[in-house]
Amino acid sequence: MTVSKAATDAVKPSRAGGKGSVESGAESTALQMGELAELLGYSLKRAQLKVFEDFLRCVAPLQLTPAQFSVLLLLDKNPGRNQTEIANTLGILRPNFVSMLDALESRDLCTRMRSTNDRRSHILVLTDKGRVVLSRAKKLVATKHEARLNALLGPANRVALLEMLSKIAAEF
Amino acid sequence: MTVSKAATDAVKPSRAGGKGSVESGAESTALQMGELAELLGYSLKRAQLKVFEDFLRCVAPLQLTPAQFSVLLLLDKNPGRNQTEIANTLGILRPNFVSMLDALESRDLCTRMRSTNDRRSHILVLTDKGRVVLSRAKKLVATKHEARLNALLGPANRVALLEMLSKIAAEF
DNA sequence: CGATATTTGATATAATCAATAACAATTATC
DNA sequence: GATAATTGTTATTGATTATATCAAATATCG
Repeated sequence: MTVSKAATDAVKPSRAGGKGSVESGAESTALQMGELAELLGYSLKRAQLKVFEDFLRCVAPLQLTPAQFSVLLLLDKNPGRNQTEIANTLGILRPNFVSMLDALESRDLCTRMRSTNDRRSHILVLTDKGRVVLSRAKKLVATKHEARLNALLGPANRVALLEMLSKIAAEF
Repeated sequence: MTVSKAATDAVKPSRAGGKGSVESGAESTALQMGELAELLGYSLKRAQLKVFEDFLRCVAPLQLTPAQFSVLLLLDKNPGRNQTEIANTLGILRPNFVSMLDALESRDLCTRMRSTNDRRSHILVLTDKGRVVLSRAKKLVATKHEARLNALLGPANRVALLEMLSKIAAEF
């Protein structure tokens, strides 16, 4: 018998929390989050899901995921790079990056070009369409997505938040 | 022809960034992150992965994932709840929660008990072992995991970060 | 009361994401 | 020139997330 005493007791009505909670009918009381509210990782994950969700909504007209958007951004700012370099800086494993690129290339947003230096590697290039889509995506992200975060947190807090997250991502 | 002019040009040595970068040998320069550094969702995701990684390291002796830890925490703070209630407050879908519980129960960390009120539902109960493991896990999390975050950010910043993340998770 | 609808836990299954091993072609190293 | 390392790729696995469906039990409502 490893089950605790309380556990072995007939699990009766006790419903909402041990302390005198007034239960009128069927609606159960909100659960106590306890130390969960203090767990940074928990809030981090919850917030991340919400933010990605909103990103998808805002950029839905262009059918871009956060990961795809980040690839297009990197390609634009870093011409002449190959798959390994782009994948590495995004934390994407090379094998998984292949199908990502296939998808982007099939939509004519970027192109793989064999390098003349190293015929093993593919230089990644944004197409004209890719540049247009990226430009539109940036606008949507700025005016809808980040704007909403700004409204919720205030500009100063948003910057402070970003700095702390970057610090964690870089130094933790 | 949808490929841009620059793209159609022979993709020559150009390697690291367009601007006069001094390339001595094989080592390529760090990529420009561009607007990526301003994207909250990006840093959020990166930070979240780092934090979870550290959590796993710190709690490795107890073999608990963040999700499992959150379940144990909730069970401890909310006795008498059933699977649906616990799963819902954690954002876990009921079907996926079944195997999670199977794992915890097989390790004798918690138990499903048929409710006497509603014989459909399983009241979830922490076992004694579950309580011990949870207690140890809390200690590890506090003294190793959260302590490290405190050291990196400073206590005040850590609290500020937590508040903003909770706000996003709740109101965004 | 009794027919119908809803809820609960569970199963099966699909889709996505992440991770490892291995391979051919190419390049680097010694 | 033989060997090692790199690049893109395929195959495969595991983990996570999601939907549909089911039997048992309960709730609802005529």
